[in-house]
Amino acid sequence: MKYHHGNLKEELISSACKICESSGHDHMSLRSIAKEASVSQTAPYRHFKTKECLLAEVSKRGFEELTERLRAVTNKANKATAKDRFLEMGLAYLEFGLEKRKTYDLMHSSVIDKVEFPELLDAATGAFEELVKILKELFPGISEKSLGKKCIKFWAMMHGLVGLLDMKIEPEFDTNAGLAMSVVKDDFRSFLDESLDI
Amino acid sequence: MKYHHGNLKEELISSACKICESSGHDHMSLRSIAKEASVSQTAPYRHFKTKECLLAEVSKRGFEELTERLRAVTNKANKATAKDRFLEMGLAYLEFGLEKRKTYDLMHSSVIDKVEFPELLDAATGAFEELVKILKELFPGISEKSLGKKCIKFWAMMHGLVGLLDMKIEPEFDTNAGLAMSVVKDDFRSFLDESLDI
DNA sequence: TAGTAATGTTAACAGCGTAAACATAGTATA
DNA sequence: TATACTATGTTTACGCTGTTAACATTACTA
Repeated sequence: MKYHHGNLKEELISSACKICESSGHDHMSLRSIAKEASVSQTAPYRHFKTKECLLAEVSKRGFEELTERLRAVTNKANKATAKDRFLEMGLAYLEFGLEKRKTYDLMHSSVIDKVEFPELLDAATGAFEELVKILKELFPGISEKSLGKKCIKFWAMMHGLVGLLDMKIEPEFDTNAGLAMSVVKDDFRSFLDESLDI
Repeated sequence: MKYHHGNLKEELISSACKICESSGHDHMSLRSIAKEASVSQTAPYRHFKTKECLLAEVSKRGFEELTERLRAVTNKANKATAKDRFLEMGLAYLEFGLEKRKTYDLMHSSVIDKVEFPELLDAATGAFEELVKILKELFPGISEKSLGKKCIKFWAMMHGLVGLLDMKIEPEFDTNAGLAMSVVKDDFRSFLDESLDI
């Protein structure tokens, strides 16, 4: 058993990512993470000033993974039309949000004060920019103002859907109407197509 | 100093609402709330089985206030066109989300397992139904399926905007383009008008 | 090789949610 | 009215938490 771990910071972060996704960030303790790395309970303090700093790192990785997934769609430029890629990007966003629901929660939660972690904002902006890219392709020569509106519209819709699809709020439509959510879930692609005046 | 408080449950809830909105639900302790009510630190346990139960109550009140605000718009039937009321409802939703940001966070956070608090889902559904009402007015005779889609589209957009407007993510548009968020903020009404194919 | 910085440990603190045992007050029943 | 019961409060205690301070070990650098 050597005194120095050698790669503790990295291991703490990846442990934190795992625990965050499995149990939720509010059920994650520094001590349990330290224990998982077979290290004393205060060892993390050599690498993170506070617990919040570790959570910020987890959140950042979340945004980075989201960015990667979106970029993978952007990069298919030769294989699909701009519109197809646009729809796919919507799907990719939604999939990330629902697959990594708890991490997604952390990324958008107020436990981390984003003002104190500018690198977090950078990471989030990175994801946003993939979206900007594809909309620019779809609308060559579009004014910056219109582009901005379309971006926000798209992102707000995606972010909102992640929340709603998870919440399972079912309004009382007529009994024979089926559920609003399932309408969307069944064919998200066409829903998205109809929803945005692309 | 009398032994029995008389109205403790209600006072605990309203204290919790205040603390939640000022400090955020994650910085709210049962003990501090008890202290604020000049009562022993375990007294709340006579009224709430766990802390989560108290938080659920706070969340429920949030949904109820949101519902009231939306209903206030719905009820203006004589004074404004359906479309005007629709736009106002969007504004009302957004205002609530931004004014009561921390409470809004709790309402959509995963710390409360909504499956265990069906009355919370009911409260949320109440708000949703105000939205359904106004869309039904706007589209008399619309199919339930189309109505469902429009509802979700509207709500997702609103929910997403609350998150985005608060996050202040600013993509790198051309330098002379101004900021995407301010574009929306400056004239939210026309943004909403353009965004939803009403 | 000596000194210093980086990275680990141990011990201790106050604050937290919660449970158990007990105290008091209000209410229903005989 | 006296008595039992229930609701609602307190005290004490437990284990867990984030965090700090003091100390130990290793790695790096002059």
